[in-house]
Amino acid sequence: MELYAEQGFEQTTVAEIAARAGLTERTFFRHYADKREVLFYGTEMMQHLLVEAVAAAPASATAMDAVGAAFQAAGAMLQENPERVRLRDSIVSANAELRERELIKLAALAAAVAGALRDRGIPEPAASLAAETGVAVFKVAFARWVSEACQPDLPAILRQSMAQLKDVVTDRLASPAYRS
Amino acid sequence: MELYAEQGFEQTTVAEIAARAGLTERTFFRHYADKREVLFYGTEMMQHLLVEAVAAAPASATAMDAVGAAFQAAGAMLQENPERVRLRDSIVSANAELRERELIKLAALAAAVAGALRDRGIPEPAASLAAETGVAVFKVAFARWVSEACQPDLPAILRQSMAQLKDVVTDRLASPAYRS
DNA sequence: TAGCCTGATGTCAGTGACTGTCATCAGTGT
DNA sequence: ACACTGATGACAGTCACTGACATCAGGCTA
Repeated sequence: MELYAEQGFEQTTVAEIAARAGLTERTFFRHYADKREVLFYGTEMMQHLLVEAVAAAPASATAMDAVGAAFQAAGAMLQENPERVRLRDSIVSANAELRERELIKLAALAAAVAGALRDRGIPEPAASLAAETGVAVFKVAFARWVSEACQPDLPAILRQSMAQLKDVVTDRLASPAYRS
Repeated sequence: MELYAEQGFEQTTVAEIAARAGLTERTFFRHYADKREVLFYGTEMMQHLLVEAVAAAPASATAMDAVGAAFQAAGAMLQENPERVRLRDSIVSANAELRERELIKLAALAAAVAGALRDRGIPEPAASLAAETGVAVFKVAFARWVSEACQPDLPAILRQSMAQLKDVVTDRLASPAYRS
């Protein structure tokens, strides 16, 4: 991350990373599938967190309730290190290949959440719809959080975004009140 | 596409593609940014289609109405060549790099749709939420369409999925009726 | 018609990500 | 001591992708 932040992702060679870590290039590739993967180390944990949060939601919760609670938990986790998360985001956002990787990780999260919903008895089209929609809301909320200097809590923005989604979907015309 | 379908994406070298086309490897890269881009030639057209459909929606339409209409139009376009679309999808789905590229193309579509919504006067958080949600629904609907041998029209599945999304989001508990 | 310009292509050399293979070596248990 | 295992180094090789320069066909102008 140091090297990526200093000179950019493309400008950094694996040889440099390996040298900085006191290792061989070959060893780097034994630890990470490719040059990008270094930046996505935490994804597994995030996935576990989401799946467990969906499973832990009260039985009375609807699919979207469970999804909302799960992403709240994920948001709270990210909120713990705002600076680190923002630095990482600035690196990822600056490079197309990294953005691609980020998107497929998010898709994997959505698939995992959909699976967790199915385990709660939510039938299939609904489970995937809820999971994918949850990710969509998360993406928008995260972007706002980052662009607004993390002032409101990420969980707070997530709650707000979830409510806005409900309004947008239920034909209530989006009003200027939704700004910010 | 022939070569990718025959021997797989990874197993196909750019040299082979160039040879089959009677060109040089160098020339290939003058036409396509990279090896994957060949499979995403139609994305620009799709983007125009979506943007124009959003713009063409009646003034009375809500954000989600406009988004729904746009993806209906896109779905209708894909429905014209189901075999070709399915072949392409089987190639893309079989390879992680290609799936990544597909996802970033979808993200670009979402961004374009959000812009079109903003042009309609939809304020920002709502515009992005509607656009991203539209893409989410499209992804789920498309997956179902492909897995179900394209039996129901893609536009029909899209309509149905849109309605299901509404139910899922508005706290109506997803019932087994949503199966299929 | 000769000369010129432009755009597309070929040629070639080079970089860097990633892989397969084998040797080495430290630590661990017997 | 000795075998075994897992992690690492060393090295050669493939392939995607790039930059630089030469070539060449077609069209325009003097």
